[in-house]
Amino acid sequence: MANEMAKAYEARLVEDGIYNSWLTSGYFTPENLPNVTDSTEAFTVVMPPPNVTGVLHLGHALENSLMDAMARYQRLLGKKVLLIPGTDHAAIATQAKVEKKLMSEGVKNPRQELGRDALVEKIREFAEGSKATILKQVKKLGTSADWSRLAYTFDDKRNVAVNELFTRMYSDGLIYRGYRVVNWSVKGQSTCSDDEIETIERESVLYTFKYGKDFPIAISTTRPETKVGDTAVAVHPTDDRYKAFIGKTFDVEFAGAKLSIKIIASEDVDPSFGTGALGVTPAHSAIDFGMYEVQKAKQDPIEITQVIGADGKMTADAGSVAGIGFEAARESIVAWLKEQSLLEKEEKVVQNVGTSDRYGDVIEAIPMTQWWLNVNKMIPNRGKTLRDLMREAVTTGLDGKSDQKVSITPDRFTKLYLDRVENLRDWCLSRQLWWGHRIPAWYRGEEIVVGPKPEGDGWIQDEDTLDTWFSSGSWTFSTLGWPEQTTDLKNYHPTHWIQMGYEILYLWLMRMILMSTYALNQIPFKDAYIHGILRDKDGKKFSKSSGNGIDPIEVIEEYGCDALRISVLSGNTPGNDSRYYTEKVEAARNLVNKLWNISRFIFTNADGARHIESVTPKTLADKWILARFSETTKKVSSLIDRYDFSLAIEVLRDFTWNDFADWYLEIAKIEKEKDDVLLYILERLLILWHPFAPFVTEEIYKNFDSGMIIVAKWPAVEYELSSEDQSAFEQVCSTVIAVRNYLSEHKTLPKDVESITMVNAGALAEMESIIGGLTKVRSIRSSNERPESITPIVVGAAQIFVQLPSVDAASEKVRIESGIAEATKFIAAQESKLANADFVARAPEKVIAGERQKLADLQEKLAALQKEHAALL
RNA sequence: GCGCGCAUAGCUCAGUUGGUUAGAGCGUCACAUUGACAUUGUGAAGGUCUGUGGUUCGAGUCCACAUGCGCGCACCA
Repeated sequence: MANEMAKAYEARLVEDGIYNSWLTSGYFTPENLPNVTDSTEAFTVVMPPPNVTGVLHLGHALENSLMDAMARYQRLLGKKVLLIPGTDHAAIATQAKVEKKLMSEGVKNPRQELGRDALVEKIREFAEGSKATILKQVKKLGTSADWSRLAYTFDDKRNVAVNELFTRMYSDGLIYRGYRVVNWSVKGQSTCSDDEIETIERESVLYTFKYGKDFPIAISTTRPETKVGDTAVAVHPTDDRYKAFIGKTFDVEFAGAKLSIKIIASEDVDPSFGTGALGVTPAHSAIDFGMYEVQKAKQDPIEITQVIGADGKMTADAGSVAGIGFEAARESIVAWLKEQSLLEKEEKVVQNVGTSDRYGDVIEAIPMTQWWLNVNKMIPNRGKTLRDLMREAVTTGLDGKSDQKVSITPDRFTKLYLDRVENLRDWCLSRQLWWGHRIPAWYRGEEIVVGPKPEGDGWIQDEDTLDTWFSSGSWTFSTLGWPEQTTDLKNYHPTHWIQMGYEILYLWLMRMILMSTYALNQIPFKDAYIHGILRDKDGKKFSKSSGNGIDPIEVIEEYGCDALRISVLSGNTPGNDSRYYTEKVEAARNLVNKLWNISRFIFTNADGARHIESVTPKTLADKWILARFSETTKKVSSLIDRYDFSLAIEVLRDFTWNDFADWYLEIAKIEKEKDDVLLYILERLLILWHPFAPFVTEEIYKNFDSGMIIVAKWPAVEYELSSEDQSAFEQVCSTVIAVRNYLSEHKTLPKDVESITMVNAGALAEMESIIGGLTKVRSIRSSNERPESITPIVVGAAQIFVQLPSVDAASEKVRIESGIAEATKFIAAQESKLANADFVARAPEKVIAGERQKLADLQEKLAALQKEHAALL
């Protein structure tokens, strides 16, 4: 068995086989886990469903590493772990992607040329292809997801949930149909929500002009073409320049359009900006539309005139520019203003404009009748609004219940979330797209019915589909069978933990909280871990356009999945971006291989592996390593408990490579008969590594014949080290290091050393053979008599005499003197610290005692060095 | 404009509640090596923790201000 282990770990030869063995075991399904009962604590994680717009990238490798590490850790703790896998139909993103693809293949206008059914079919084909690839990739990443519960945001079950949710919200009066200004993408021919807009900076011209020669007030705008739709001018109510005009209406012919402009007062107008007067275009600005509604409420209405159409062209009401594109219209209007000498000023400004994050074009504000979700309306029988629910969920907990509180890591995102909640506007739900859940609304003449198709003839379903986040918002419970009252829902919801990138905090996290608190009166998850973006080595985002994309599957093929997982998790802290480096993956691969070779060595020596239930330490080194292992177990547990994956890996690496391999395994070669201790630690160390390196640990674990590591038991903390033993072992280590250092300084190989004599060795005396073995010096003894004419190394109270073939007395003097100088410096620092009366009076006893001990040790060392110095002279 | 984050070794980053002479990985330099591992071992060099003030017995850590970089939200008049 032992000699079957290859010299190096070759991930690609074993990973697929291991994943299949997990699938066969059934352990990804929580009900199949050994020893679970109804009362076993559950731990649920939903996978943020990857979009079926394409294949997985490195960011997904980070996501899967995070959530799978968490799931595997919880499983090892004995919990009933459910990780729900799935994919997202990503309505607008996928349709945009397929349309683009079709257009590149020569289909000029896919919607027109193919029609609804054929286009949807094309998108479905594409989506199914991506989905299959994605699911394969998720498996390659080692994700321990329950495939029997695989979900898709656009499958039949999720459609039932979406329709039910929409219908309930409608009958609760939260969803309404309303005529309002929407965000419109001309290119996508659809609305989008406030969250789907990306603002970009661009240069623009701010024009200041008057509507007509007799018009008393000048206004400024960057969008002259919309001014044919102006119906008012707003001024600040206290502005003395314009006060007198408030309430008056001026009729003016502006570029062929007959405008009726009412002067209104609004607190929102900044008197110091431009002319202090604002041309109000209710149809093409959300702010102006707000003024329109305020005026309506005040019973002092202003008109609304739509001058830009959904096709991006000026409407028939646009006067002389009717029918032309808005960009041409702008030029035309500016030319007209110049001709009429109405233009007073032109200045270059930098402005931020919103663009569609999927189609890339500038978003137009256009008034339309759409479906909206009202966040400010009282929910019947709840006495709260959706906004209230979203706020409660992260502050007091729902209805003040602390077990219904979402906590966000890192905490700073809570504040961002809350700011957004307070500024939330009604959510536009309807999209003029074809790929997505069709809105469950039915029309017959004036009648509207929401829900399943009504009885009778002549009902026509709404053409529009739902914002994709409507379905992903219900992900935590739609995947568990809602709206049916399933046992899954009872057992696994609220889910326990979720991870996501900060870029979808508003889009997804917020909506999951909204949906779950509304539909179930439960939070969707208890803990949300927010991670940053994985960037390339130069700190740039991975993207197709920059051509810096890296296929995680290729990395896995070359370095192994475990190496990839470790490399993306180490150095990654909550909420912060991190960089991906090939060197980092190599280092992780080396680490994985180290684990492999440690095992190979132990198995070879122990003649195979066996489970060791408990072990009694025989030597100081045994006591030390067992205690170090216990300490490591404790640390790793608490680090994962607080989502510090990076540090957990560092602690594990440090123990594995430094303590276990470099010290203890080397000692084991000297002390011998350590099979039990080695096997005891190795088996458990593999378990600690399993969440991060599932494949290699499972592969090595096979040797133990203890079943599969995926369902092993997280190690208990069993050993401690007395402080005497601790310092004794530390002294051994410092002695070894000091000797190695000494040899290195004297450019001498250990084999050329005659002997080492330790004088005043104390506890070191018993460790002779270890010190000799670790320094590889062939002869070592402790003695009360110091050898003649050798200057020793001083380690604590002990003097170590290393017999070299030849020694340069002058350099020995320099060595001792620099030692004295260093000790003197630190003693001075210690003394001045302890001489500070305030320090002694106010610092805690423990700190002061520590400082005193430090000083005593230094003084001891200095005395010894000075003695040697005197002897030299 | 409002808000947030980051600034620590050549590079990439750690650094729980303020308490040893500030750490790791990679890289660099020197040395070693036929017994688990060159995907290795040993040793070393390398930092006034962005700056200035403050709080404190004590600050990389807390506070204020400044500088640089990144991001979010508004304002799209």
